[in-house]
Amino acid sequence: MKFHRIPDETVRRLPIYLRGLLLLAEQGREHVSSHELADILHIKGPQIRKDLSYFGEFGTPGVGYGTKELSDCLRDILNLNCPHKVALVGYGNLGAAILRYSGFRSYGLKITAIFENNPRKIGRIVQNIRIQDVKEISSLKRKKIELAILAIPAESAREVTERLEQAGILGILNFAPSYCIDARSKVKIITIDIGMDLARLPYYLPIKAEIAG
Amino acid sequence: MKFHRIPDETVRRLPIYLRGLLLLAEQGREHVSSHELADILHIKGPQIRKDLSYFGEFGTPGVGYGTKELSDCLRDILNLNCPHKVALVGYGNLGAAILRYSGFRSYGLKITAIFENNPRKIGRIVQNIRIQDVKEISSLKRKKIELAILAIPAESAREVTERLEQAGILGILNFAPSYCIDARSKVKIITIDIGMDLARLPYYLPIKAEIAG
DNA sequence: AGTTGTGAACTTATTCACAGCC
DNA sequence: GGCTGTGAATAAGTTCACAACT
Repeated sequence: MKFHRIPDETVRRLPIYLRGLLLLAEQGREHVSSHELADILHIKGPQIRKDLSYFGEFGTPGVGYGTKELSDCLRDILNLNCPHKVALVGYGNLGAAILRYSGFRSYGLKITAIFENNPRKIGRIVQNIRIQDVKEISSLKRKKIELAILAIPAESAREVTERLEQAGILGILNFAPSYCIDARSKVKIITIDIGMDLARLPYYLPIKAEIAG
Repeated sequence: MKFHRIPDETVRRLPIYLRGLLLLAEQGREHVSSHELADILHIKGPQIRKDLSYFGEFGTPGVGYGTKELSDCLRDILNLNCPHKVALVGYGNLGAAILRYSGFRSYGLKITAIFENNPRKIGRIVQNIRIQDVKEISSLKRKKIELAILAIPAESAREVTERLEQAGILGILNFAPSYCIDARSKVKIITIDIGMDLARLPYYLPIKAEIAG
């Protein structure tokens, strides 16, 4: 295993591998080949092997990968072995949906703080968490929370991001449009832009209007 | 303008350009250069020019692009000029959040049908739409609805996708894990996997556990 | 026989540099 | 002077093919 810069796309796939392996391990499977994992996840076998090869040698020729062993290694690589507290900023429809979404938990990610602008929501307690004023974001520093989910309207995204950086947040999952965020930021920001994803779907519809050349 | 296969990444960026231009047009701007648009959207200028060049020549040297003209062209290219009806499948927390999300509307996309499994929700009326049983998905064919948003648990995703295909749906925005979906499908499927995106964020935290080689 | 790990070939995407136009 | 459109150069990512291992 020589040193290589690790492609972003590889990192993007690692959690997918992890989920597949956890699923298999749950079903009692002890080993899996790259080819079988490929079938399950709709990712090609050589791709999986190459991705893993950037981090080490985890398999046994002729046998495959130990489901338990490899998922442990992936958790190490992804830094998911220690549990992470996550702050949720914005408790509108989307924020509330995210709070109730259980998909994070198996990766050791837990929302433990919520912030809102709306005075009518501040002070309410949801899932045992007291909704705080966004002005109290600076308290995250004390609480050693490093990750945040941004589920707020475009207008306030820039200001809140700056507050989060001030408060020592190091990673943000952002649901606001990406142009709202300061590009010079040191913080790792992953943006999910639901509107943009839906807006490009009609492009692929078979009957398409021709565009004048 | 020679013929080129259009990169997927280019198509992914088109809606971003469109949004930027609509924003500028709203502010009364008549023209914009690729460089200025680049600054706003955090996408490089030459990238924007090349992306657009796959579809035609939309700008004026020395002047830039007409905000109104180019946004019209992009709407044509993306097939967003005629309004599209969208079916929402799954009215849980996420489904409800998506229904209330207004970001689609400016692109002519409107949710006009909702389907659910849960008998307690079927029959309820939300935003003037009557929630129907998923068994009635076949009715979409009559209604000429071609797009769907899938906001349901992993377990039922495969079955529902098959139903949607039967009903003539041609594009799906999918919030279930991608392995749940039949890879051989003819339908264009764009998957948003919130859990996986959050799970890769800790990888980028500066203090990382070393992995044994 | 079956499978991994990986260099090399290939494909896809981005960036540069500049001719040509306003 | 300022800007677009684009071929050529570069970079990034994927796939292949196969030696090495169990």
